Amino acid sequence: MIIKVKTPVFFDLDKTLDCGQCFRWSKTGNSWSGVVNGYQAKVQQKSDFLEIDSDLSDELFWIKYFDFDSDYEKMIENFYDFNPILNQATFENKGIRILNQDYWETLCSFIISQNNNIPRIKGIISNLCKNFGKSIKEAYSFPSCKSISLLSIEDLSCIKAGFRSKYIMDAARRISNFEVEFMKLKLIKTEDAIKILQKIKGVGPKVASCTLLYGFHKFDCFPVDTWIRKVLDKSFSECDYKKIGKYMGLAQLYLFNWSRSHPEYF
DNA sequence: GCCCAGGGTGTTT
DNA sequence: AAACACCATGGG
Repeated sequence: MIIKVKTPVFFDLDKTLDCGQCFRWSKTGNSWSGVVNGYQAKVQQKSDFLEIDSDLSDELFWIKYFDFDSDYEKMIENFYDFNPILNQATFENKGIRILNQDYWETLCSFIISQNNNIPRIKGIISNLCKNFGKSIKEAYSFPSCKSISLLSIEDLSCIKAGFRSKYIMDAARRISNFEVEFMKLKLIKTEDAIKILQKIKGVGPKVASCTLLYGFHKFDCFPVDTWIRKVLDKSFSECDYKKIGKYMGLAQLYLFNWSRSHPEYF
């Protein structure tokens, strides 16, 4: 079933799906294919709307998924005056929306992301879905936390995640037995949520922050990875980024993409 | 062959 | 608390 969803003024589908926040979308021709909440979807950006071909045909779901209801102009209003680099990063990347992705998929994805590169992260996640997800038409769903928790580490060797496999298992087990109260994280302060997530082996401040920012929509997280580290070292005084305010996570995503697209600066 | 990738853990100073 | 080796794997 094909539906049309009206898009906000500043929205760039290409940037949104290729900015490092998600790993299961791929572009062929003009359209993006992916799997969201167990449903296949093909999405194309038109003049002022998205054309979405999916069995998941609830318009409100997609408005939420692409975060079209949030007021990005208000969130970024102080980005332009903060710092010349953030100014440029915002100007070039303001078409990005922070998606509302599945909590568990986001946590797993960013556990896999550690000390890894984006093409390989996508490959490992693809292996995980092919081997342990449910078959849906020509694709596979993301395996549930429960189903992973019932596996052994040897079972996961086929996904080629290396040393990260034991971290995925630890996350699945601690969440399944409620040692980590995953669903509560949405309701509590970011600072506390980061501490709880770090009870999982292989989850440190960066993976926890990415999970909360890209999964739980906590915009006051500011994950510091190798790319952001370079930006901070060159263009910010230490911890200055905290003054950006409660939407600093959005600034972080702009800066991350700016640093990747401007190697000449470093 | 080497270096690095959206880091984190465990051990040693 | 700061520095360091180590972790698996594959792309550049």
